Amino acid sequence: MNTSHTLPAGKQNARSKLLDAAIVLVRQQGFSATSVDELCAMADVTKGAFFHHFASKDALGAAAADHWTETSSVLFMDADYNRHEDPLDRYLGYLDFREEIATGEVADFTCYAGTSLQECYGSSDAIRDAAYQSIAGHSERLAEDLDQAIARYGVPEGVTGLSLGLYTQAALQGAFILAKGQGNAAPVHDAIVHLRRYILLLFDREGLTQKKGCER
Amino acid sequence: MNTSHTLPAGKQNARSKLLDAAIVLVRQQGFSATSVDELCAMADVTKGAFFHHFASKDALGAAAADHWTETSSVLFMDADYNRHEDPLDRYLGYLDFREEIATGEVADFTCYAGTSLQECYGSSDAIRDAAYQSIAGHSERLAEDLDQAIARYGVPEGVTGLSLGLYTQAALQGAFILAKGQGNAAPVHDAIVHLRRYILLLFDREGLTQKKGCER
DNA sequence: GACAACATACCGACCAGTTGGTATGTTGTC
DNA sequence: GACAACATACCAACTGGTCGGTATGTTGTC
Repeated sequence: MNTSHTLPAGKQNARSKLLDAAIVLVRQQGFSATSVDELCAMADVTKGAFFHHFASKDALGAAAADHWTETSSVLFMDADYNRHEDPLDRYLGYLDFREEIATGEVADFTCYAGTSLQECYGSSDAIRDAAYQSIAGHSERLAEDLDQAIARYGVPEGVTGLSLGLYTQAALQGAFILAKGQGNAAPVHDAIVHLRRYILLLFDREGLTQKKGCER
Repeated sequence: MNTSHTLPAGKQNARSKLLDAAIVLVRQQGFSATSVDELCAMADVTKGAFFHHFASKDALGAAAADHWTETSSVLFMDADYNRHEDPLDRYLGYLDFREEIATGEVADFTCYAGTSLQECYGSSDAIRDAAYQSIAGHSERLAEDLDQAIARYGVPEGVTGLSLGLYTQAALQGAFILAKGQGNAAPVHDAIVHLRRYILLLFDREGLTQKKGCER
């Protein structure tokens, strides 16, 4: 990673402005439908600057996936739910948090990684790998809490933290697609209700009807 | 050229060849990345034929979503699992069937509707509506079995057949995205294992460790 | 001969990427 | 600390090719 060079430190440089623009535009329009000119216009940089920082449009798409990984990593790392002592509470708090941030415009709460992975998996290895790594890495951090919860409370044979983490991401990514069809976040909230209920049933917790679950 | 002597409804005309080509190419490359020329080449028709049958590329995308709805509707309607007397068995059979057909190349088992909905929701109302209707309609038919199962066996407060049907589709659509990242169908199989376990727990059936569940 | 179902030829807009350049650091040497 | 040598960051103009779409011609069928 060569992100931190010699920047004036006060202003945002062309590279990071382009990455931010990519996150916004690709979530709105998709990767192919977003032109380099459009990206430059939103970032307020020239085309020359674009190709100075990125070898190709694909290279920007992959770099933006890494950028997405970093920013969302910070977002979730700093969130309050991590302060729960109980690992199961941390997972349930994660679901609550995801529900909270799923508001407003669809393009503002959907996932850059999921969108570009869906669209570019066949045409760009770099984008596919970076986007999948974003989702897989996120699942792995979820899996840590889930494995601790499994160790503490037990769970039916064959259930692993990583499998549950990936399944959680799958349900959320699919809910984002439904949200795009409906034009609102309702499918995301519905999916999280089901995910929460699944986890509570799996861990044999009967907080079934309450929304927050596990308040101890 | 080919068998265009017999147009009257019996042979494959340009329109349906283009629809078939769209299903294949859009699943491989996405909608924007697939050009009209490419579609015509695969369908072995000319550009004039394309714009004779479709007012625009978007119109083809929407028509292909309807075409997808029809073909997949037939696929699932004719499948054996519908012959189960028990509605819960029909749902579980549906999951088994989805697992069975998730093999081979990723582009061959993923969903045209989910792919184009994810990509085109912001740029084409016609594609968005047709693609969402494809998924929502499929969920509604699932919901019929689930509502019957709920009526027969009961389920925790607030759980509806439609909500479960949509959640099932969300989990599958998300699993398709993960499959595109991994390059194989493993995430689809994993997601179905979790879906099956959720349903069995929800309906208080302890067929937890068996794969098929509910064999009666 | 009317009409649907194509085919051919072509258009202007837009596309990703290139070019040749400037302005502003940074670094090593004396 | 002066200065050459080099590196980085960015710019405006341009290019060759591709895009979705159109205008018009041809052909088989009723």
